[in-house]
Amino acid sequence: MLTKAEKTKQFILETAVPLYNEKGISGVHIDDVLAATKLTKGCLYGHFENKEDLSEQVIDLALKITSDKIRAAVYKGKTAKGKIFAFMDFYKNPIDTQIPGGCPIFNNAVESDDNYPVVKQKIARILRAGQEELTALLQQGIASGEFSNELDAGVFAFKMVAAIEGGIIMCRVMDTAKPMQGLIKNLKSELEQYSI
Amino acid sequence: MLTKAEKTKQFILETAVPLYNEKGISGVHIDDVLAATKLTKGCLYGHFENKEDLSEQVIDLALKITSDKIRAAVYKGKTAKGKIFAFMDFYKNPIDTQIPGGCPIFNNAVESDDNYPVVKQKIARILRAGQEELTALLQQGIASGEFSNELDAGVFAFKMVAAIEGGIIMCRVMDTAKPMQGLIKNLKSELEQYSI
DNA sequence: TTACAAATATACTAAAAAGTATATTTTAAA
DNA sequence: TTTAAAATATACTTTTTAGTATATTTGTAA
Repeated sequence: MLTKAEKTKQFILETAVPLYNEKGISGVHIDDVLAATKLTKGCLYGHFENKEDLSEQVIDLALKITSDKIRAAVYKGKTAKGKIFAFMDFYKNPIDTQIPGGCPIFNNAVESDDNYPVVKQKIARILRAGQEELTALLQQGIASGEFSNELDAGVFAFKMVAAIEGGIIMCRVMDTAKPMQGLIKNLKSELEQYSI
Repeated sequence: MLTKAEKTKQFILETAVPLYNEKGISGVHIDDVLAATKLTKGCLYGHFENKEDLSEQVIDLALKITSDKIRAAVYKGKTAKGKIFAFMDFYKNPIDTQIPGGCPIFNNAVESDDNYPVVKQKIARILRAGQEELTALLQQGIASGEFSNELDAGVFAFKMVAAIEGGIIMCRVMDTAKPMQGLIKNLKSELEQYSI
């Protein structure tokens, strides 16, 4: 069982996740977190050394939540194609995202690349791992005869993630989920072309 | 001829453009701009009402610089396909971007969508206009017989921009331009499939 | 139930960031 | 050249944000 302190710390982190995802590291202030949690400074600083410590743990949690959900979604697919389609479908709704504020991977990518090297490396690791897993999945599909070997697994994995994540950002700014539907449909039919 | 004040103001804006593009609105402080320009507060506040005023004008300039360069690049293409290829080639190097720090359209998209409604609407307008122009260009290509009418112009325009911009962000975080080359080559060959 | 340690709240200080009043310098028209 | 207005610099104040010292409350093992 969790102690009171562990519960409080977890509560702070979970409450701060959407704040950070919407406002970014530079945009979130300790007072924002205090207001959202209705806790006080003494309490917060009892659980975190300083803002940097808090930020890092909040981002770690946001990334973990996202990774876990993607993995769970993909896992439901039976075949390679099913899993890739499940991955795409995970991003169907770019307006109401799993964590409010869009995809934390890309949000943090944009903010961190010139400013927060530690966060940048976390994101780089996640993106590289994601690319490897998706590429391997597509290659398994080729090996098992599901896809033609004309399919360039690495290129498709990159294109798919880039297009979906870029699409989320565009849809969010333009306040419409419509283009995302067209994009996913198109990416699926692109992959269908390589189906045997 | 520009007056001294006009030159100074322009100098401040131009110096601040890369700062804002790298650090974001929330990440840039007035002192950063003063340090970069070697000017003083009295001078800066003689040209801008406050930080919000400065930020807005800096972002306007960054967006204008980017739009102008894209337009100039696309203009050089002779045919519809040539123009679209020129658009893609414009984004060849995601590490050393035209303005240091990546693409200001997407950087500002990510930061503004939950926090800066005025900036968000500026970006929305630019993205919508861009989509309309690219779609129209592809449709002209269809009308003129350059492309098959199997090509869904709107979907391809969205997919292309989303993939390229998403790809820039991924490449920047992963510190490699490689995947971008593969992506652009792939998008070109995708369009080639519709070439007659 | 008590007492003591852990958790949290209160009330502060310190630092950073924004903004301003005024002095000084520079520009350019007379 | 002179001089008045414009531009810029200096030296401040204010506000915001981060962080801390200490008091109070709460949970739990004895």
